[in-house]
Amino acid sequence: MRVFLFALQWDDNVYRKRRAWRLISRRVWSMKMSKVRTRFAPSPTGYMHVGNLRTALYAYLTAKHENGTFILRIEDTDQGRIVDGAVDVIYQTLKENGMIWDEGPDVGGDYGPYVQSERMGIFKDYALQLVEKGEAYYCFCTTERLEKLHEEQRAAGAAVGNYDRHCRNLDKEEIQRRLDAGEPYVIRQKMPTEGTTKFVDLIYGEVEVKNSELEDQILIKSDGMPTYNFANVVDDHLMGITHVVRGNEYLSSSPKYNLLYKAFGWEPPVYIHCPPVMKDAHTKLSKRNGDASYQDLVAKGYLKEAILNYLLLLGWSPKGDEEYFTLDEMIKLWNPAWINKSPAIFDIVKLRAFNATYINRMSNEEFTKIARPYVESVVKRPIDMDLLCANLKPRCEILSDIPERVAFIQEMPEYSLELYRNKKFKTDERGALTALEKLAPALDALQEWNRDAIYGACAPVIAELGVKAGWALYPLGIALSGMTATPGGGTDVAAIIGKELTMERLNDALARLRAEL
RNA sequence: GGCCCCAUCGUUUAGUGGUUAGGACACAGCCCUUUCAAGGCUGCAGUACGGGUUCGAGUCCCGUUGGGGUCACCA
Repeated sequence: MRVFLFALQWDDNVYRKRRAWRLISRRVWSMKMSKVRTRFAPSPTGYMHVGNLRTALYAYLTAKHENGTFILRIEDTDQGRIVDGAVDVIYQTLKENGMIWDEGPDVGGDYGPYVQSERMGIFKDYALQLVEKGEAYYCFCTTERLEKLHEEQRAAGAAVGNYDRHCRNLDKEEIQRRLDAGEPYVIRQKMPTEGTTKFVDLIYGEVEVKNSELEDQILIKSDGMPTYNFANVVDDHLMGITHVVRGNEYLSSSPKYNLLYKAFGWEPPVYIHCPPVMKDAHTKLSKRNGDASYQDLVAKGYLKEAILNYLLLLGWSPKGDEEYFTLDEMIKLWNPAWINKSPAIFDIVKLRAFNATYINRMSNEEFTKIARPYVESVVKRPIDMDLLCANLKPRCEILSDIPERVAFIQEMPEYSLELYRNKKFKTDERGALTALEKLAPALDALQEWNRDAIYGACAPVIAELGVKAGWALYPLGIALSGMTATPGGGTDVAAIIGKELTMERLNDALARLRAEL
């Protein structure tokens, strides 16, 4: 009953809209009230795609919203792509984002092993079971014959790749004879040839294909190893996965998966296919195209919380207008039925905005802690780090913005006197000269050197000149930084860089103005 | 090419037959102000197209167009 209730809560309205509600609820009913178990099954390639991370998040949330179990399974059977330390990247990424798995290679569990390469021995027996049930068969066709077949198909303009089911009805004696003779073989699934197969996806609803479209797919390769599709189904079943969360590139092969479950007599999982994360309208986001991975984004100064939060909303949306969530809030709110159907373009500009907000919401202390290394990478002088960081916080969107914003502290940049011209304050080089000439002695006389004291020293000068504060303080900022955008106003900059450097730069600026005007 | 899937502002999304089509980011402007920001307010901007069904369609149906995915002894 509980399961049924959460199904309603998840989907309620969506059911009707998709016209699949009956099927889904029947499916959920027949889950026998089992605890929700989801898995994230990445291959260890050495980095984490943002799309992968999002899939992991969705799988994690789907389990945790129901107090279920989140499982990590490493799919390391991709021959070419094994990278040292790659598994650690997966562990690290998941961990630092708080997505703690309940079962996995390192923590174990009752359904191990959780590394696919260690499971290779178990699949053939399952395939043989299918052969015995008449759901699969031995195929002795050679690669040469298949190639020839494909060539003929090409020549005839037909669909290439469809196996002609040559070995589908070999008689028992012949099979035994060829097996005994040690002929190499594969095991193929016996697909239905007529009718249709449908399955229900939680996101896409009912998906139906004609069985005539389905090939007698290979389950066990001639080296005795399972194909990915077969291993996946068996693993998911053996591990008790109730909800399969994966990319929608699997959508069109899901009927085949379902037929496999059916052939075994197993209960299929709830399918949750997620739309792809795109780089632009035409291409998927991928490391191969040089697109940023999660690691790259972190290295560029994006906060992991901001990345995760942004990813949550890329293809999923909650009911209200709130966009900022902690992981715990995500878990409470999560409803997989609210995942979108259409592809979403990864927008770095919006991520930057999220990042800026996350930075802005930090305490000054927290921010100073993470910003300090970026500051110190370019600034080697003694400065008021706390004041600098307090001013930097609302002014930087990503951490890697910091060096260019503070580089002027270490070394005055080349700058044009035109910077002193400002429409808003109705000032120019001459005005700047006037202001700075008055400001310099006032500052020089100052004993105490902090933001308030500095402003206190400037205020009488401003009053005396009868101008707006900015008229005098804007030029001060330019004189001290050579830039129009600085971490704080003129008095902030002075306080940050200290009296000695302030006076030095002020005098340099005065000398230059006098010389060039 | 066959098959599957998708389609609301530039981007991300809300929308479950009756809404002035809402939010966020971006952009523009204004306010505040000790530069630049941050913050506050306002504005700009969208239902791909064509047919139906209906008193009424962003919402349902069909088609067109556009896009994505998939068709291996890869995973």
